[in-house]
Amino acid sequence: MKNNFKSLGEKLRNIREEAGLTLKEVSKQIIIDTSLLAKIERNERQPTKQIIKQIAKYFNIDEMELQKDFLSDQIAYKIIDEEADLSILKVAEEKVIYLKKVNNEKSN
Amino acid sequence: MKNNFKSLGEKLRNIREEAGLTLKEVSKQIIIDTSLLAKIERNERQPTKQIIKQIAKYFNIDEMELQKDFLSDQIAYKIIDEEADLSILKVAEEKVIYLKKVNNEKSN
DNA sequence: AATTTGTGGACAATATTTGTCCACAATAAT
DNA sequence: ATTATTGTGGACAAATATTGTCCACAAATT
Repeated sequence: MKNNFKSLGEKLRNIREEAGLTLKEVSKQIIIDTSLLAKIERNERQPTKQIIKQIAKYFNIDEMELQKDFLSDQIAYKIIDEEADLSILKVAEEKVIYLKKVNNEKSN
Repeated sequence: MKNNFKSLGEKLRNIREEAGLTLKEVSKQIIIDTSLLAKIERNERQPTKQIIKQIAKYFNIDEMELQKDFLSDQIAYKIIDEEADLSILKVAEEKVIYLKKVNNEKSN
């Protein structure tokens, strides 16, 4: 069970620590405030796509995977914030399928 | 298969039309701009919680259910906008479970 | 003890989203 | 056919939410 971290922030922190780097060192390279990077690692700020890109590049990891982690994080936090039931996700899934179908039909 | 509409806007529009009311009539009662209500029904604007509340009250429908529809809509549109895979939802689910567990442990 | 590393909060800067206004198109009523 | 009603769409203002910065401080390391 390697690299199976449960939130984007935790994952990023782990990657950095594995590399034996400090917040200061990384933030300097990525050209963001040290405090901001710290907040991102603590899930207190959401990274922008640009920041994700830079992090992926810097650590030489797959950008798409990170972007996906980012998105699933956002959804997870939304559910938690709203104190919503997990069944919401199933409903959302059905809506995606429906809305995509409707859109396809429109563009034909 | 009754009232099984696929987006919040469509649902709201249907409810209104079933009641034989115009945008103007409803928006006047709910005290929002007619154009805004129209946009909400076309999923071009997201209703606020307050608006959902007023709509639920006005049409005498369950507010919680509407709020849930709202949330699942938001998630669905996020997936579509980002052109993400549906598998993201499964990942999000796992994160919710994990994050809740972690939070519980913290508060003990 | 001094330096480094990370945290936390207040607030400024920026971005996103809602909500308004108005002109217009489509439909229905006279 | 003309007029009135109903809904649409876009530009923009207003409000809200989010990121990002600065700085003081706490915790850990040297």
